Amino acid sequence: MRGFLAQDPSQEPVILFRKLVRDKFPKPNSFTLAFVLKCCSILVAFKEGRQVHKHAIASGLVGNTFVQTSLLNFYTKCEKMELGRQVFEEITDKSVAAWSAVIGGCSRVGMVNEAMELFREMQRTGVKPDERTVVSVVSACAVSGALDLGRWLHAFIDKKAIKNDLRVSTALVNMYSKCGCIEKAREIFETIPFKDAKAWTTMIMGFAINGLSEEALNTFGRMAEAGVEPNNVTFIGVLSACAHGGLISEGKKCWSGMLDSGIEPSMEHYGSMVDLLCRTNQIAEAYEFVESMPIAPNPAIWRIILVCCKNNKMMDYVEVPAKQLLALEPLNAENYILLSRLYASCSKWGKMSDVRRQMRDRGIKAVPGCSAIEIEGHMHEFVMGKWSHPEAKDIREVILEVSERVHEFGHQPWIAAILQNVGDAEKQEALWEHSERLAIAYGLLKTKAPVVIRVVKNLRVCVDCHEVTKTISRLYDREIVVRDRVRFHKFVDGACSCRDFW
DNA sequence: CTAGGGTTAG
Repeated sequence: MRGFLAQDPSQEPVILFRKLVRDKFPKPNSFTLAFVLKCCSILVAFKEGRQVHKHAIASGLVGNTFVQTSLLNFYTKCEKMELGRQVFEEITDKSVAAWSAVIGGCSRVGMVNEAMELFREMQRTGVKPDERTVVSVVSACAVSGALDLGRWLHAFIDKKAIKNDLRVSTALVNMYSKCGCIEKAREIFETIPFKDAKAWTTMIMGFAINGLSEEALNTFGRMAEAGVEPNNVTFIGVLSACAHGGLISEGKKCWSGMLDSGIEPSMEHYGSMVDLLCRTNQIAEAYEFVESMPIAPNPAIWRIILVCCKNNKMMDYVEVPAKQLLALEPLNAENYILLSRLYASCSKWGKMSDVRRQMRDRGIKAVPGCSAIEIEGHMHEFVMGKWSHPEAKDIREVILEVSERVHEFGHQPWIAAILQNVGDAEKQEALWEHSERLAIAYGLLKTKAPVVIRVVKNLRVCVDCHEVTKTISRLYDREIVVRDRVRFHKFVDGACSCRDFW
């Protein structure tokens, strides 16, 4: 089993374990279980791992510390946090590995407050974090965009003399990039003496999501000069940098370079390429590219095509993608909303109401927009239209004041962004309940200039929020950084770093 | 003789 684990991921250890159990001889010991559980976590084989857990209970091996940590890691890799926590609570003498595993689990599913709390509790109980622990907790900050916590951890690493090895540095580069501090990310990156493919890729990704496409390409060039082989993920970074920057010929060059180096394009690569063609409005070529793909396009690719049709108010390439999309994902609200807006943009009102009716009949509810802001080391979440925050009353007052000033300034609300069947006044009000505005209002309430207001959002920003945020940055003389699902927007003095291209 | 936790993804 150990031999198979040292090679590419495979089912073999699980198959061997089954045979061992069937033969009833020899009896598996804690080493055996650790190996087979490792295999289950790599494969995310939930059912198989559960069987092993049962076996561990029956054989009494469940009390072994290695078996426990292996089980814990297995559940967190399957994103079964409740089951993982159960195993964790049962461990009497929690090792640094156990703490790291549970913190890493929280981090992967974006539970940053929980990850931080566990990190503090770990130290309270006298267990010293090591490199692997801090990588997990720094990564939690990256996922959620918690810059202050990330900075605190960076200082902690320096102070506690935790070895700033390649992986710790890479995690810090990633954290600063994902928090919009690209210069800090670059600074740390440059101090890494021997950069591996992951470090290079992380830096390239960082430049890409921060809108520095040329820097991403430069870094890719330096990586080649350094003789580090790019991998499939590197190309996702480079291609998405080209897409965000509208760098069409560079993107095509990267694509053929990738094929030359023998990397087989995955769905993500095709997606980036379609994105690149669509952002530069080459819809015909994009559609042709999709038709030539050797694998069946996934919903994300069809959505890119349809967004492009919507932006160009064009019906020529809608039929097949629309049909495919609803066939592949009949329960995803995002698809119905996109199609409805697309038909509206082309004034196909009949088709628009068809889609809306379909959505209603199937009882599909839209995923609400959700934005978070970090205040005093805690992430505060805001959901569109929800006023459940303890300080909701104060936030509402800020919103009222801001909306008045923004409208006085001459802002025309983009009510086309609202689909509901309500009057224009209600539509305007609904816009002011968009989650990022609640988060920004909370930032205005709790912080003062020159503190940057940093917001992380689960969806993309809408046109109206983008305009309003530009205006707020000027009227209130505040720098506002919004990380949306795909990239950063840095608003300073009435303008955005994306130059209105996102 | 062999075992547990780590970073990148449209």
